[in-house]
Amino acid sequence: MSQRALQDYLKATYKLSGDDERPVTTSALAERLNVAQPSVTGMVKKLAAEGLMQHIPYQGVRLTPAGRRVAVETIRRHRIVEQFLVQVLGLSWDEVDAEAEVLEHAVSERVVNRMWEVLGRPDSDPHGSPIPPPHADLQESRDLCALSDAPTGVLLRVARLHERSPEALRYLAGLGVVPGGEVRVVERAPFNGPLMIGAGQALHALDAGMAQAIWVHAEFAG
Amino acid sequence: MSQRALQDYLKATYKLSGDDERPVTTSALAERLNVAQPSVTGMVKKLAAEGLMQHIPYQGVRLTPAGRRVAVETIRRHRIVEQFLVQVLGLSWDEVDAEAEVLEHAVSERVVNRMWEVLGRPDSDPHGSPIPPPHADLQESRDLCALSDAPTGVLLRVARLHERSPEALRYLAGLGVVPGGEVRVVERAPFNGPLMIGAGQALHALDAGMAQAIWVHAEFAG
DNA sequence: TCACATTTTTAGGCTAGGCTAAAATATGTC
DNA sequence: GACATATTTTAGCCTAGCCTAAAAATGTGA
Repeated sequence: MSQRALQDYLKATYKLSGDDERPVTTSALAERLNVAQPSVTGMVKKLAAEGLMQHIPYQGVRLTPAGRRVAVETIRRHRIVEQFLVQVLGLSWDEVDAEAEVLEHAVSERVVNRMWEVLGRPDSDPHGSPIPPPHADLQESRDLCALSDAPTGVLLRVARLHERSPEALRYLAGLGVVPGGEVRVVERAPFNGPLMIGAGQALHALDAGMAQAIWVHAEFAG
Repeated sequence: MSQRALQDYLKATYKLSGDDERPVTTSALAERLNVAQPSVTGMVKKLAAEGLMQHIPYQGVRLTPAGRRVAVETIRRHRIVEQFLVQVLGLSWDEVDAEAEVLEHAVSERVVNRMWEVLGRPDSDPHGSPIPPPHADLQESRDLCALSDAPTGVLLRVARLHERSPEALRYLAGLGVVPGGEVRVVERAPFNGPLMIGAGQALHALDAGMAQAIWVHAEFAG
C-alpha cells in the first residue's frame, strides 16, 4: 500500500469520525476521497488487515489506536506545513491547503519537526486548527461549536475555519470571519436556512453549510 | 504516467547524458534507477510517445528539448530544496539528498521559487552544484574536471561533490574535501588505481571511483 | 412479515509501473 | 563473413488502486 493512499484514508476516516469516534460509513469515505464506493471497500479491507482500522461489513469503519496515530501524525504534518508555507515562505493563507495536501505525504518526521521548531512551536495552523506537540494527541474541538449551532445575539470568537476552498476562505476573510475575529449570529432562518451574522459593523447573510465550517469558542460569556 | 516516474526517468537520462548530450543506454538507466531493463524499455517508449525522449531501438535514448526542460526543472527543484533544508531548517548537508529526492516531486513551482527567494537566490546547492534562475538552462560543468582526471602536483579548488551517500560525504568532509576546499593530487596509481591526495597538511589514499565524483576547477593556475 | 428501496460488497476489468524468461538484435572474434 | 556473446526488446505476469455492473445485506412501510 502506498503511504499516500494509506494516510489519505486514515485521515479522512479520522476527520469523519469526530471526537466521539463514531463509526464511519464507506460511502462517506468515498465521497470525501472522491473515489467510488467499491474502491473504499477494497482499501478498507487492506487497512483492516494492517491493523489500522476495524471494519464491520455493512456497518462501518473505525480507527484502531494505531490507525488513529497515523491519522493524527498526518494531520499534524499538514498543519505544520501550512503554517510554514504562510509564515516562512509568505504564501497566502487561503491557498496553502492544496500545497499542504501534497507535501504532507512527502515531508519526513525530521523535516516537519524542524519546521515546527523554526516556527517557534506554534499550537495552531493558519486556519486556527490545533497543532499538537510531536506524538501528542489532537485536542480537536474542546469547547468549540459550529457557528450553525451557536446561540443568537451573543458575541462569539472565531476559532477555526474548516473550509478548503480558497474562494470561500477569501470571502469569509472579507467579511471579517478569520480565526481570532469576532462574530455574532443575528438571526437564523428556519429549516436549516441561511444565517444573518454581524461581523464588525456590517450584517451579512451566510449559507448554513458554510456556517457549519466556522467553529467558534463556546464560552459565550466573553 | 505519474509525475514521479516521469521526472525520475528524465532526470536520470539527463544526468547520464552529460553536457555533450550523448545517447544513454537503457541498461545505464536501469542501473541508475534501480529497476530491471525491460521496465526501462517500457517507460522509455511512453516518454518517447509524449515527445520527451527520442528512442532508437537497440541504440539508446536522448532527451528532446521538452524532456530536457523537465529534467532541468526537476534538478533545479532538487537543489533548491537541498539548500533550503540546510540553510533554513538546519539539516546536515550530507543527509539532505535523500529528503530532496522525495520533496523535489512534491513542491510546486510557486513553493520552490519562494524558497529560492527566501534563500537570496543562491546559485549553488550545498554540494556545490549550480542552481539556475527560473526557466534558465543548467551550466553543468563549465571549466570543471573530475579529480580522477586532474593533473598531479597542482593545487586544485573543489567545485562539487557528485556523491549521494551521507557516509562518503562525511568521510570526504573529514578529509577536508568540501566545495570550496583545496586539494592536490600527489600520486596516481596505475590501472585506474587509488589516488594519493593532499588536503591541508595530511596525505590520504582515495579510491578512483570516489575521485570521479569530486569535481574541481580546471584553472590550474590558481 | 413481506416487498422494496438503499447501501454495501463482490465480481471482473483497466492502467501504471514494476518483474522474469524468451526472442531479437548488435558486437567482437576469428 | 560466420558465429558466439552481450545487450535490448518482446511476451506475459503481478500488485496497487481505481472503475462499473451485478449481487447481497440492511432497514422501512404497509
